[in-house]
Amino acid sequence: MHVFFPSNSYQFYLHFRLRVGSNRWRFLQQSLLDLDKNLRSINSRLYVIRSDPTNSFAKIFKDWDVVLLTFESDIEPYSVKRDNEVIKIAKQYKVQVEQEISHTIFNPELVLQKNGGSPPMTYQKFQSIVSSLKTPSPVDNLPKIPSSCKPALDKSEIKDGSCYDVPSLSEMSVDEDALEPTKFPGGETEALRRMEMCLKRTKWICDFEKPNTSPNSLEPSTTVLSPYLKFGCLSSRLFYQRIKNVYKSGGKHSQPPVSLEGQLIWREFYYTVAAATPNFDKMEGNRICTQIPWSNNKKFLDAWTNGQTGFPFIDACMRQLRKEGWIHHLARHAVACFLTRGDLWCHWEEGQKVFEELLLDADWALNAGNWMWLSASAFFHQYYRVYSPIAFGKKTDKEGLFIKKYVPELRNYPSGIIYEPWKASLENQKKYKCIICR
DNA sequence: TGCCTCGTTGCGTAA
DNA sequence: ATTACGCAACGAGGC
Repeated sequence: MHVFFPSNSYQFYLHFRLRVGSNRWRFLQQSLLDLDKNLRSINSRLYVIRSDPTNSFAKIFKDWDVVLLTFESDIEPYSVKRDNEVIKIAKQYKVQVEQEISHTIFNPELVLQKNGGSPPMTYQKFQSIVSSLKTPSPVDNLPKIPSSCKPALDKSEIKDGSCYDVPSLSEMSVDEDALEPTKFPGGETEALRRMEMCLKRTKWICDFEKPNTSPNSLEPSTTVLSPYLKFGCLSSRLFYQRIKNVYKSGGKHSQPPVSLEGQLIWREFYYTVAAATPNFDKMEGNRICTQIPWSNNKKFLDAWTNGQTGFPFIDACMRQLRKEGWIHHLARHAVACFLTRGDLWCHWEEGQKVFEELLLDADWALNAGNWMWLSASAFFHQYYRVYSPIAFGKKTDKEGLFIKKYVPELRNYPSGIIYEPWKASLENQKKYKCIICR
């Protein structure tokens, strides 16, 4: 029997909540339901084991007569430790183990090797390394499992009486009623639908330049495929190949780092550096991270976390994040700069924790890497280039419609002053039905 | 994968 | 009528 544990993508342990907000639990649950549905269409199903890996594997190997265990390699220290423990158990039970690289386009270890053992620390350098590598193709669709190998699908067929169904949200202690309606449903089906929708817009794909997309449009100005890449609903290799195909048909197109292809390369870049850098998600003990005496101001951190800083653009971004689980990449830049080097001088690790909880696409390597970038701790060092919490949003939303949507108490403020409402006279503040306190 | 200032330009308006 | 002025839009360069 062949047991498939998608390790990187579907870590689900009831007792081990990590920093996962309700939105992401829901996204995961929807993704699992969709995976189960798709597996059933090829005569299989998903078995969700409600325990932690180190305790459950010994029992599974024995009870299920497992001979082969395959799983996707991961670089996150938590996962590496877990996988090594499972491999040890597999050896005890004489189960053959195969690890595959499939979460990233390139194998981080191979890139490191090509660069003489150390990670390329700039995007350009990284690009030149991977340009000499063969681009792995995505896997073909899985064939139907022959009926002779069909696993037990229904409860009645499962001998030990255990429940292997995808848990409901309430079983995962998620209060569904407290959540907003699903804006980005989890699962491969939705991922592919969304990708196809984006790929149809040939000109948009070819002209894509990340710095020219809007952080504060009312509907996302980018693909929002990141949550699907993170959870393995969408293969980075498939998306990469499909973008390249659009380039072939569309002629002239933008280039990395700003192009759409370039966005996927950024992901590869962070994965590779993260794989080779101990304590990548911390300042201390992290050899690439500038050591900065951040202050420990709980009041500032709480205000930022809850979208209560008093800067409407910053608060709108943070409230969108909490509500919907996604904000634009440049909005992440603005709020991260604001929390750290720009204004509040709070530790980037605190921001990292908040993003980890709230983002549907929270990804260990990308989250840490980008927080170091934005706090000017690594990769980027021009600390005096600061995003203005007032001017930055104005460039793409002069009217302040984004602010009115997510900070509705300011909806009566005129566009000329909505980015800095404290400039309104007290008389006008009363007229606009929102008094600004200091 | 900035912001700010300043200089230039072009347009509308009013004396 | 011609001209002076204000202002917005834009781009370059310094920080």
